[in-house]
Amino acid sequence: MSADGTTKADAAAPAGPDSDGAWERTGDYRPPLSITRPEILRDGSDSSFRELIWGLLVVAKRLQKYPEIFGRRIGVSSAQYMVLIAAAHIQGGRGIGIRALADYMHLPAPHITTTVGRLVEAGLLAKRRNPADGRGVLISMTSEGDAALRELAPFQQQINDVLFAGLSRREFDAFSAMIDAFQVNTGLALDKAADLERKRHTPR
Amino acid sequence: MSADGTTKADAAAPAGPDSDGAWERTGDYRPPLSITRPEILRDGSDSSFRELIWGLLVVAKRLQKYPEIFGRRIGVSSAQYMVLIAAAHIQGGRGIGIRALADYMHLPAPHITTTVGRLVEAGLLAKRRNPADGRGVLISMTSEGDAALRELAPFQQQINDVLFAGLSRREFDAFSAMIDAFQVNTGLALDKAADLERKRHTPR
DNA sequence: AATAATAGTTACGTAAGATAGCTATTTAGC
DNA sequence: GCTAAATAGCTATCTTACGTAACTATTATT
Repeated sequence: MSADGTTKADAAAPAGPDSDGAWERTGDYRPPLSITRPEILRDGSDSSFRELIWGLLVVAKRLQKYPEIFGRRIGVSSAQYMVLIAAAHIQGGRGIGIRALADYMHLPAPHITTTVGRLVEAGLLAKRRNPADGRGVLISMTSEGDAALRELAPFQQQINDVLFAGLSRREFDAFSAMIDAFQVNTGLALDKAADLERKRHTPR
Repeated sequence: MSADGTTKADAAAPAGPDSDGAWERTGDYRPPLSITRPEILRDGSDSSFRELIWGLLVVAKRLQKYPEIFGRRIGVSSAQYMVLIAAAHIQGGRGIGIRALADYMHLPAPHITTTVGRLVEAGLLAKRRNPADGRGVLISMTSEGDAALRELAPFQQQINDVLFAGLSRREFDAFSAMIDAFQVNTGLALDKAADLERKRHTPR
């Protein structure tokens, strides 16, 4: 492709006056509505919905930086950190299998295999054959892994304390309840999307 | 690495009895606390906090599937879809520059360049040199891009309606307010993290 | 004993997103 | 008016996440 500018410029909205400076919206191009529920629309506009979604996406992207930050502190990648703490919390007394870890994390099993492999190499996780089932393995923390989490804790606490600064217990509970409910809805909406896609691709 | 099982198995917690089946936690390994605020802790446990974070991460990962789903419907990737609707909403009357788009989306500018390039190739966006500043370009929707969004809208509306099913206007507003506040806190916590990392790496 | 199901692994492909270094244009200083 | 600095954008490259397909080894089923 050429970088010589001036591609076809058949914009849907007519070009306004050529004032420079800030890009304030001057009511020009309007995409179609993205939602129809009357409880959400205001004066026929979905802007409050879009702003909420945008905020959620910003929060979502930021949240996914924390594992990266915490992981870097102990010398592992974001995904490795997530697997490490997931294993730490559900390993129980004898360890946890790859499949169970994968289900818990909503990630494909091959990911867990390779990521656990790297954590074992790094000495933070231990892996042994499951004595009760020769097909399976049991993943568990090593003392090195435990030491890494303990070294990380003060750093993590300072950050998490900021993350929830100014929240009363009641507000925290309300927030938790809303996220729980929203988690259900995100699942239902994904199911709906899958339904609609299936119907589209198999119309007969 | 070898897949012959039985690596070093010096787990921090002693291995429990070898009962098979479900992996219920039997109070064995306990990672350190991840937060210290008394409003959040319950009986000295951070489990409610961790559960909220886990729920948020689940929601976050799911939310990032929607752009993928909507994009697939009109034949573009997840990132391309995001750039497309961002441009649609902030292009104004004459178009928007790469840098402004990048700032709005909290993404590095080179990404926008390449992604916009593909959308221009696909005919959904138009790109022309900014007549008021020869360094810059102006990105705007094409009629094809507009048609794609209009074709997408009914599908998207059905899904988004499910996403917010059962929510009253009041609840929607409360949710929005909470996310707004939390967005601020996630930013502050990231700043805090950057501070702490800086101090660690330049202790003098 | 033969077959199916399950746990895990390996290999491969796509795509997001970050960084470094570069060119072209505009603005600021002298 | 000329030089230096700032700005807009582009290209190239790298890391990593994450998904799929195909395979082996073990256990469960009939």
